[in-house]
Amino acid sequence: MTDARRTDTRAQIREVALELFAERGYDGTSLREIAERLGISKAAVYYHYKTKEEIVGALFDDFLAGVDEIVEWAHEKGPGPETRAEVLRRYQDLLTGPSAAQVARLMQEGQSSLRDVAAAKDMKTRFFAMGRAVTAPDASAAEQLRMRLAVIALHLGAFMDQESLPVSDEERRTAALEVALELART
Amino acid sequence: MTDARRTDTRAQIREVALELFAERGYDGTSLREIAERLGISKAAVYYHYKTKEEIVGALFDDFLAGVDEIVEWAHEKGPGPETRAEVLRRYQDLLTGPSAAQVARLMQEGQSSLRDVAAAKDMKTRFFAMGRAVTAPDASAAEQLRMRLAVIALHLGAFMDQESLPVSDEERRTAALEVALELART
DNA sequence: GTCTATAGCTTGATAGAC
DNA sequence: GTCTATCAAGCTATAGAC
Repeated sequence: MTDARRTDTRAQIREVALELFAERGYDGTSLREIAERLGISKAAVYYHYKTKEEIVGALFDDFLAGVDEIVEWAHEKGPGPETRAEVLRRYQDLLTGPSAAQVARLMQEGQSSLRDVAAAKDMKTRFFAMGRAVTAPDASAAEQLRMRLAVIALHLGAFMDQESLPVSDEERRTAALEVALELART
Repeated sequence: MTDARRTDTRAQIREVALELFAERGYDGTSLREIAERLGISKAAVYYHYKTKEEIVGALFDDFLAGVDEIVEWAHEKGPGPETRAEVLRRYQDLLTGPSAAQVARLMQEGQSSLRDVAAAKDMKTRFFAMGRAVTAPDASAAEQLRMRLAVIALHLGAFMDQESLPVSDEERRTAALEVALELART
């Protein structure tokens, strides 16, 4: 196959953009930086994506579809502790995907800089839906908060850095799931 | 007292800046917006604060001092579940201060946009210190993660919006402390 | 202490050649 | 598909009048 080296620019743009967005934030990353790191010009980037927002939108899309699957499953199963536990396990699987951890990082700390990015609003909606699907309609504030924290626990397990929690990636993920499941028990 | 209306510009700048930073992020807020909302010029803002970073630094200072007090107390007491619980109670008290919740919001989602703001690094250091002070040196990853999540729980209790958790402010704070203390128990 | 004016730079995005 | 050149708009920050 002559196209072993076939990594088209479009994909490379997404790759580099995600890396920079996760690291320096959406606002903190310019198209110039993305282009520079790829050794192409800004205009070349604009050939592949009409706007900066379209890039981040593309980044969210796969992840969004994954969350949707989980929410759908949860809806069929109905609320309860077992549903919560299984949702969290599946969500951690989703986070284990190649670039999902970086997407999670971008989401987690980007509520302000992504405030007028349409895809980010969609994401927020999905997480609401996930919360509602796994807790009873009359759930207490503490119950709802626990589920939300469980999700954050998994996020931290996925992207927290060595400095903040000096253990192996594997160990960190395991601990995150453990704590998340504790939170989902009640 | 003729100076009942004495709220000097410097303080007003801090007030408005915090409001906007918390709402739209640090990068997402320009000095023009701050000046405009105060009915003064950008140059007037620069008279009071040399740089934008100095403003956010001033915002962090009071809060930082509050955290320092807590860390110092925790250090004297030594690690353990009771220390963790009391630290969290004191931290929530700190968060109940007039503008502390907004500072917390700014910190929470600003790791990327504040990446080269010196005061933010100081803050991160303090939170590390707090974690180390309340958990044993050989604490498991899960234990460390629980303490970190407990702090986040209090943050969410302080600034989460009505839409995300539709209960009263009082109820939300109470629930947050409840969950935080659960996390600190083990 | 606040203003106007402006320097100097970066940004997101476009036009048009190759 | 990528380039150079350019745009208008926005930014932080400064100079100097009042």
